[in-house]
Amino acid sequence: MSLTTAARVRPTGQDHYSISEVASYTGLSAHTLRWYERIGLLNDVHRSHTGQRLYTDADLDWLDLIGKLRLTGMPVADMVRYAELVRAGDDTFTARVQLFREHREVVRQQIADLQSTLAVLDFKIDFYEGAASRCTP
Amino acid sequence: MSLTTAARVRPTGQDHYSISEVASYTGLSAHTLRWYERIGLLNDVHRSHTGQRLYTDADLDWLDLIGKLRLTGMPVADMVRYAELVRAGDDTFTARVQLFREHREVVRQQIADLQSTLAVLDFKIDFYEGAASRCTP
DNA sequence: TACTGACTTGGAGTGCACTCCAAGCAACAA
DNA sequence: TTGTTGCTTGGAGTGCACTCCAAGTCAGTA
Repeated sequence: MSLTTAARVRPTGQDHYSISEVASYTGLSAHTLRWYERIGLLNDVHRSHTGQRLYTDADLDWLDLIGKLRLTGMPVADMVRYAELVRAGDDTFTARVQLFREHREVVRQQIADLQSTLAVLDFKIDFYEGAASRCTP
Repeated sequence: MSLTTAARVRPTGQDHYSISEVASYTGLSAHTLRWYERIGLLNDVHRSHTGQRLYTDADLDWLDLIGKLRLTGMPVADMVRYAELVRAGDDTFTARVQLFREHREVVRQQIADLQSTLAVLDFKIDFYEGAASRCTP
C-alpha cells in the first residue's frame, strides 16, 4: 500500500523510458503497465523502431496521478472513465471536475474513518499496555 | 466503503439478535456473517433450540471492531490471526499489542497518502474551475 | 554463431473477499 | 393444508486487480 524499495527517481529527464525503468519508478510491474495500456487507463505508448514501449514524462505524470487515485481505492473502471474524459477533449471539463468533487468526498470520508479507527487502536494499545504493566509492575 | 442505509441501531439490548438483525446493524450480509464464523473471524455463535444463530452484544462489539479494522484495509487473514490470539487467552497480550502497533503505523501512512491525494484533488478542481471560469467569464 | 537479457503478445491463472445456489427445515398466517 | 418467510448447510461462482505463461523478437556480448 505504500512505497516499495524501488528508486522512484525519474532516470534522466530524457523523456523516453523503457518499461522496466517505468516499473521501477512507479512501483508497478511491467505486466501491470501493459495491462493499464490494454484497458485504456494509459494512452497508447510510443514505440521504438523495434516495437518496444518508450514512455514519456507526460506518461509518468499521468501514472503519478493514477497512483494517487489508486491509493484512495478508486476502482480501475472509474480511472478508465476519467482517462476517456481526458481523451475526449476540453468539452469534458465539467464532467471531470464533478468526478473529482465526488471522489474528494469519498477521500474525506475515508480519512474520517481512518482517524476513528486510529482512536480505537490507540485505546486498545493503551489498554493492553496498562494490562501488561499491571501484570509486571 | 461507508455507511449503508441500514438502521445501525442495536435493536433492543435484548442480547440475542437474529442474523438478519445483525446484518442490518452491521451492514454486512447474512452470507458474510456466516462466512466470518466459518473462517474463525467470529467465535461460534449461540444457537436457538431450532439451530438458528443468536448473536450477543459481545458479538456485536466484536463486529464493530472488525468493521473498523476492515475499513482500514486490514486483510481478513490478519483479523483472523487477531481473533485466534484473543481465543488463545491472556498470554497473547504482547502479540496483540504488537499487531495493533504495526497496524497503527499502516493506518497513519494511509492517512498521509490520502491527505496528499486530497491536495492533488483540490489542485485539479481549482484548475478545472479556473479553466471553466476563463471560458465562461 | 551462440547465448543472454529485455522486451513483445493474447489469453489463462491467481488471490482476495465476498456472494450466491440448491435443497431443506421450522414457525406462523389464511 | 398450503403457502410465505426466515433461517440452515457445503460448495460453487463472481468481480476485481492484477499476475503469469508460452512462444516469439531484437540488441548486444563472447
